[in-house]
Amino acid sequence: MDVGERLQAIRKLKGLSQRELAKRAGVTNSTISMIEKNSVSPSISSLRKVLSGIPMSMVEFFSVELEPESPTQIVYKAHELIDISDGAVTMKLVGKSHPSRAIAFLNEIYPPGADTGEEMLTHEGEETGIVLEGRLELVVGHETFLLEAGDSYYFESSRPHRFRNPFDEPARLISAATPANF
Amino acid sequence: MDVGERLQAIRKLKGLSQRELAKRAGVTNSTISMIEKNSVSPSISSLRKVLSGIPMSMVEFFSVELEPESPTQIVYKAHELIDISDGAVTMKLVGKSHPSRAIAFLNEIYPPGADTGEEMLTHEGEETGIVLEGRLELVVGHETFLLEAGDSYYFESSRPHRFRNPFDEPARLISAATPANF
DNA sequence: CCTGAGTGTTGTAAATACTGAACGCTGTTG
DNA sequence: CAACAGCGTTCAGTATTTACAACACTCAGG
Repeated sequence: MDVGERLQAIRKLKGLSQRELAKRAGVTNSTISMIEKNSVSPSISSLRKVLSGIPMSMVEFFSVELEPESPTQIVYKAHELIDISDGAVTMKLVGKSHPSRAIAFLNEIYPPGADTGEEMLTHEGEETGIVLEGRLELVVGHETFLLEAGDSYYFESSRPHRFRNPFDEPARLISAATPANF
Repeated sequence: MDVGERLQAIRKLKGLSQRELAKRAGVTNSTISMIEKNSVSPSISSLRKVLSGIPMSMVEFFSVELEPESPTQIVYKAHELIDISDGAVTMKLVGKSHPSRAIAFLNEIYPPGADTGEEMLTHEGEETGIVLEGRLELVVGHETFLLEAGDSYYFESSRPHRFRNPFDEPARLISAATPANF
């Protein structure tokens, strides 16, 4: 990932010159020049200063999609879903070839005993889903929930969470998460 | 925004010591120490090196939510889903009470003859979904697709689109769209 | 109590990033 | 053409960050 290229692209998109951005940001134009040429790797504090002149947050800076793209597949037959299974859990992702996918939309099957692991998951974003068949145990923070067919959930992915199927029948789940981390 | 504090919080969440993380990241433990104490502002390249030992992306690092939270409903029984049906199409939304919902996650039923209308839909964002039962016709731009049970789709919502069920049996669909426009 | 392995902190020397003042270039104005 | 104002680049010196090595501390066995 090329910080210099990103900065230059964003700066030009905003119609700023190096000197103009430098002045707004409170750094020198040479700093901008060197960052854009990747002849230095700026410190967090100076990159933040630079971005404040745009203005733009760190998150935005690193998540901006630079180059738009190509014609992509729209409909996926069941067998075309990409399999990103993890351990016992079967997970199939819709929209594999989609550039800059914003949603991770998954068809998941938890066989009896399947578990996302004793260590709780935490990551950015939000996630939601609905159980189609079977039953599933969901732990979020200190709360434990029993999900039955037809039940759904929605929570911030930053809250520690875990999915588990302690029952005898497989559980089938359709889920969506954003941003797409896969 | 406090880089040191974030790093420390994340590192501890992952159960890593400064030395352990340093080794994985290919930096020295003193670097980690000083970053966490905010006695330095690391360069982008070195912060990225550090994060690679977790592993975690820049975007994740800067967007992680450090302090939880508010008590909001997490699990929804089937009858608790909010009904936002539009015409003949039944749509039930997961996560009604969620603050700042990023995903519109819907359980939709298209009875025979149901149609989103002759005028094509266009709006910002992306949408995806999977057909569980029945068959459905999807038009995106100038292309028409036949979706059968198990088939899924993913496209930019800015492309004109339309859903229609010209068949004899109801079609059931789970869909996700972002941003959540409901 | 001592030892060894773990933790985080700190001093110094080497490496890297930043500033300030040049430079060469282009386009505009008188 | 000359003068000017803008552009991005480069260089030398200064400021900051990093590695390496030592330090103090805690905890678990022997």
